[in-house]
Amino acid sequence: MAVERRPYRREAEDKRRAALITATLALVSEGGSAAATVRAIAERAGVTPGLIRHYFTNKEALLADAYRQLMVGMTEDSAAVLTYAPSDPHARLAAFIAASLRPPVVDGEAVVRWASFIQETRRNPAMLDIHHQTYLGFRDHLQGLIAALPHPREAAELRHLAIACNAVIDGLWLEGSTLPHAFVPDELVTIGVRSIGAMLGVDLSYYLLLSEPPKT
Amino acid sequence: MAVERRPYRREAEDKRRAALITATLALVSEGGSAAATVRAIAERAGVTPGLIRHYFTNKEALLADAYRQLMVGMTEDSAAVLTYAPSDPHARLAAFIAASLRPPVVDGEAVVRWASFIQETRRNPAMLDIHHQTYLGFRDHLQGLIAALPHPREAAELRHLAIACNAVIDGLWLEGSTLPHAFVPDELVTIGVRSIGAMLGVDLSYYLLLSEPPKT
DNA sequence: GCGTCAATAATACATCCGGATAACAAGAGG
DNA sequence: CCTCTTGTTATCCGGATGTATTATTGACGC
Repeated sequence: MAVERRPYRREAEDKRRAALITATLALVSEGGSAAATVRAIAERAGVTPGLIRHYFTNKEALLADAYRQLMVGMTEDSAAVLTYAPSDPHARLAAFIAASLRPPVVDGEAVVRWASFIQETRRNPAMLDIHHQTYLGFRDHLQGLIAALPHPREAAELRHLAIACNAVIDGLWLEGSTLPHAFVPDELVTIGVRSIGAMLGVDLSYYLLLSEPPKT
Repeated sequence: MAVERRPYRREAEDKRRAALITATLALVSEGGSAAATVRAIAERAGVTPGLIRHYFTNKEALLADAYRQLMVGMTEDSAAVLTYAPSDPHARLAAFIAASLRPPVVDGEAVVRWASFIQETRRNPAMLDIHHQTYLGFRDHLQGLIAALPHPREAAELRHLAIACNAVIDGLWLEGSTLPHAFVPDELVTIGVRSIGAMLGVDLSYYLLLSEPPKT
């Protein structure tokens, strides 16, 4: 009596790897790092557990790839708002800040994903490297927006301002994501734009309104 | 043939619970939440695994107690400097900011502990409550320091300023803890004091020097 | 159509996990 | 010195975990 074997389709390597990474991130979002077991990932991706070790040397390598994709995607999402933002540098900065402090960037699942992987950066140098690269990527982006303002600044001051503005965004993102009910809608956007404006010596509130997409 | 049984001493409940919590936090610091198994915790605390369920209803309860102790301790570390800080409100605020952006508050292991527990706050309401309480505790502390400045502010503005200053501290703490080599010593303190000063409309740099403990 | 080989499934394994229960003994009270 | 409470250890359980190995089968080249 022949055992009945689960039917399957052969897929391109890219598709399979992407599906496994997507499944990993989804499980981490829902249940933290503990939920991302090889069996759960495989089930979510619609394959059997053994396949994971066919595409990744081990689970750690899968997690590293997932982390990179997560962080690169987050930076791309932040940069996306600038595509259609006004050309005025004040408005562009305000739009960038606002986008970083609203859903979908501010999100409870996002902070769980982020926290899950941050744990790994201490013992895994590759993970720390991903963290470092993506952090600098975001901060450099912000620094570029600050440098575009009509206000001459020295390089050292620019660096300090970028670190500080990045910290404001990170801190507000963190608080809004972990305590969604502690703030009224767009309260963090108001605080973020106002605070960063004060640090830079400009009032961005007007430009925030300017950069808002028209309400339907 | 009698089985040889491990010798032991009876301890007070407080001691045992404290030892188990300490062991839990140490293991989480070193290896993330995955390292804090009941067996590892017991071994670190010098007892056998079964004892954990004698003092805590389950592992989850132990983790909750450990989380509360961790967060309360971090706030106390920041507030401890106020005991011997000058009476000038500017100096007190500067000292509080500086203490929050220096070791032992800024620490790679601390951020691993923090990230490990944050994961739990989404599915465990008790953990979310601890997070909420300790977050508000720290923020209220900061708000009190801001309110003590000789500058009249309305309640709503005070709240916004406290949220913003807290975000600066959180963000810089995060960056300094995860990327210790990305900043020169005390760079984060300088940035934090300068940024928060700008947000509050005061120059705290002078008061930071004033509040510094004498170098040996 | 038909081999052929790699993609995929299936199974096995050693280890670890959190929790339950029962046996034991340490130390206080008499 | 004895007894009793209970803190503590020892043992067991069902299940989950990451990984290694083997068997099968889908799809492509000819």
